[in-house]
Amino acid sequence: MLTLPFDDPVIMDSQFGANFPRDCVGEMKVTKQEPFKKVETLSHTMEDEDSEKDEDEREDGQDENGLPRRRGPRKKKMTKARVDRVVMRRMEANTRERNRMHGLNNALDSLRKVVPCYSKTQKLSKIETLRLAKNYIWALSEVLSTGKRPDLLTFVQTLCKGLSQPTTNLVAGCLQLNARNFITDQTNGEASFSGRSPYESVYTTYHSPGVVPPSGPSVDAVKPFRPFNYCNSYESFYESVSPECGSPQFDGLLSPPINFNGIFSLKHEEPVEYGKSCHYGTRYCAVPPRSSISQSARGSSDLHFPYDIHLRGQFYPVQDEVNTFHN
DNA sequence: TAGGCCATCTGGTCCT
DNA sequence: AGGACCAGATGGCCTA
Repeated sequence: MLTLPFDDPVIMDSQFGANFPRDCVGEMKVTKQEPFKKVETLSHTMEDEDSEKDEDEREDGQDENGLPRRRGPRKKKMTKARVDRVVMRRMEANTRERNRMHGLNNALDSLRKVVPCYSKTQKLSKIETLRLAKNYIWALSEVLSTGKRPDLLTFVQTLCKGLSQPTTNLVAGCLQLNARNFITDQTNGEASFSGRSPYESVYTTYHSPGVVPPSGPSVDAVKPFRPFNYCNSYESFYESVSPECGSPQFDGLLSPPINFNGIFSLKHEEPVEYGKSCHYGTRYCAVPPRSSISQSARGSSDLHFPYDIHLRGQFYPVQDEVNTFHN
């Protein structure tokens, strides 16, 4: 790449050899605001060359910079038509590069809409989108490989690994956790937790099967959290009615009303149409068919799939609930 | 004002 | 030869 100073033709020549357009040395430092100015300068430079003595006609064995002329194929004469062609190709290449980057950005926008935290107003940066997507894939893979539902805290912690503090706050907010409970460990970039989560404070008797509850200060050691109100959080954050508010009030040992479907339902835009996008289903191809899941769930109380897992067109009821709400 | 993020231009490299 | 891809450079915009 061009990391060397352009105004040092000796270095540039030794580094880039015959491939580097020596005619352009001194004209290469252009700003974004003057692309066409540069093109004009290039044209003039080359036109001037045409009118001057051609390089091939030099008799002193040196080029225009006083350096020994290179061996190898001699440069073609830069005619006006040739210059115009070079300029045109450069402009076309710029257009292609712009379109390519736009395509890349569109793909990133698509990715932003399927990761757990999406907001039109507070868009994730490119790097944060990629990091969150990686963590999300990792978290879902863990769910599938273990067949167990992690507690929300673990899930969020996995999502927030390596993310910046603002993004961590955003993700935590999207997942209805109190962001103040997350302290980013600057040494390893992982979000650590201190204090009780609202999740835990409300559902103290709930433990994910096989998952050790997050360790933290004892119940007596901390001030009790204000009862976590999922609906209020949702409505204040998204200024719309929570899909959970229409449900009967949670009153006991059932699974918490927060399920990971909420991740998808907490978006400004319409949810992804999973049924139409079969490529999402392929992510779960390792999951046994629904019938076998039901059988194993009957035999083992460990296996719960509250997530919006679908198998190539097959939906689980909880996804239907979300779709019903959005429809 | 510094730093982060982004869009764009650009030349080099690889591949068809 | 030409297109795709990549990475460096640069300047604009925004925010803390």
